[in-house]
Amino acid sequence: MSVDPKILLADLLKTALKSVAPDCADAAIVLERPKQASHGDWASNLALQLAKPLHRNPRDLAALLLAELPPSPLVAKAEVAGAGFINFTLAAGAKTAVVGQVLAQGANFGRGANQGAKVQVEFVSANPTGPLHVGHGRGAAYGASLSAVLAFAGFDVSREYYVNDAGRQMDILALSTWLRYLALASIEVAFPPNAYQGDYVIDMAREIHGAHQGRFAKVTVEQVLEGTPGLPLNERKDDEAKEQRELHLDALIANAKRLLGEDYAWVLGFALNEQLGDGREDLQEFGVQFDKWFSEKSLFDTGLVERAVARLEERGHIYLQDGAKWFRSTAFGDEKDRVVQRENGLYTYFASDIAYHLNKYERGFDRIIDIWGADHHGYIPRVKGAIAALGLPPEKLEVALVQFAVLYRDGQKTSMSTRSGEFVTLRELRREVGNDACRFFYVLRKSDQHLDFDLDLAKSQSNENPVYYIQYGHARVCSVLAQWGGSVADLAAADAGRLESERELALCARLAAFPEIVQSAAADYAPHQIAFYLKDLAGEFHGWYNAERMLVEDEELKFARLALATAIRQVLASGLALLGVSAPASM
RNA sequence: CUGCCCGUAGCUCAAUUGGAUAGAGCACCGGCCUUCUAAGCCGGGGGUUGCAGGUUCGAUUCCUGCCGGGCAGGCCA
Repeated sequence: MSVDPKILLADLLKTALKSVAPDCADAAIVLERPKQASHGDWASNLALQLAKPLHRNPRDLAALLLAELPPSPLVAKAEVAGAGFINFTLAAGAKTAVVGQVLAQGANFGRGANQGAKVQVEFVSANPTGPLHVGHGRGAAYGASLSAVLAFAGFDVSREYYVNDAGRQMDILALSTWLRYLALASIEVAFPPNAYQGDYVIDMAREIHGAHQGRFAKVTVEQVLEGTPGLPLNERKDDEAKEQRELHLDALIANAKRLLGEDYAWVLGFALNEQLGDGREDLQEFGVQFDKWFSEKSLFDTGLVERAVARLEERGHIYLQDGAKWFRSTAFGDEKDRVVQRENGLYTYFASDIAYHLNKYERGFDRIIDIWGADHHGYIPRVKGAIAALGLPPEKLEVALVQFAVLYRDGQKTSMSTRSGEFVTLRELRREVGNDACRFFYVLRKSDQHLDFDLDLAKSQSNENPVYYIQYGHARVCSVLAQWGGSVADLAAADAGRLESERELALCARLAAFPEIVQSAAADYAPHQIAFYLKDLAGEFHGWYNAERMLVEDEELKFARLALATAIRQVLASGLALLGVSAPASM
């Protein structure tokens, strides 16, 4: 088993530090991989950090440290550079050892030691009121990749989807479906503009009309519209008109419940199952899986919502005003207090969310990660406030915000709205771009950055698409190995010491960095770091591939190069797997 | 109006969390296929990191103020 050079160097520096400045012996020793090759394999800014407290010139201090540095066979060179950096160049053998490690560990190379911490990642959690659109797609890709990275880094990860199966949106979906059904039965009621317009609602209505129409009692247009305030003209966009449309919708829902009786729950359940099933299938095809689908409705059924509010009440954080129950979130840093139970007795969405988070804490996770759309950022203080008010540690909850993905078609923004039905669905995007490119594109930038998704570029047989660049590297290694015809298992015996060129040593250093990248991506919740790493690794591989032949006469050298190529293939495959992208053997 | 996020090459984005000469891809220009896949490689041009100050050995990164863009401010979810 070889020594981790980073740990070794830190030890050497510590020893030197003890003798140069015993008072500062406990200073943190930071080692980083320099961007520039001429700066060696590892660099420390220790002298720069200590220059001030010790009142010494940083370069002199670095020279002193260097003089006291114990020798090591793994270090080929150590020198003072720049303002006072200490740069280390490793012996070639210390660099090439990674090849053997990768081959020995296979898919486990880069896997972090078990951290012994349970982490829950909740993501997507879209209302099951229609197909997933491209915005959900980004949350799905990010959440899935982040979960994979965390799991690989050594956490015990639980992936969860919160199903909003309670509340008004579900009623609107049920109503929309029923109205479409009535239209098929020649009962023509004007379809409200604020109901769900999408064709998928008509599809559900068709299915009901074809298979279940016998079960409903006959109704008339007058009965459906009874007591509704009527609809304002479509042109009117003022608040009053909007308000009236909502009232109209609520009246229709009330009528639907009355006229359908027990069948209302059946229609709602039918629509919910259809949409949830559709979303589940969509995500499955996208390579996104969940360990648990958590029902919002269950929070009410088990009385947890009441219990959560009662607990806040007991702790003195609830007051009554205008007939409603308010949570005093201003006492916890929110900008205003929030209603948890309305004047009409119904709990708000916020109330069930408090209950949901109480439940998360009761399940004993060490860390809870919520992935939300960036438009929810104002929601964070009240949720954290509620957690604190419940007497729970709010720092266990971390919210990762995902900015919206903006689609561009013909250089124009494409507008999205579930209700108007004009959105581009995730399924449509996947079909046009392909799952691999889709997953990769989504995580190619930091989650909190806006994502411009150029449809035309992504759709245009995508030579520009970086995912192919990485996959191509993987396929190339497969191709060479196939032509060689030998057994990969035999490569474990290769003498990696035969790798001597600058490109080969750089590739070894790149491979050795993979475990660090995994840890960094996990710590920062930034799977894009994996994507960028893979681009760099693939780039260096392609350069090497074009510069050198692997299948050379010299058997020993051939084995060494094939071993390196196989190690590269392994890390490319491992990294792509974390991103949910396939690693094809041929392209 | 208030709060949060963002501003880096023509375009889309990185930059090891305060490090050394700010890097990639696309686009543009010039080379490389009778030898392991040209979805590739090699070379070239391109920057006052929005502006102005401040903090220090050192700032794209931290602080302040402007300018510009996005989002949020429901007894909706």
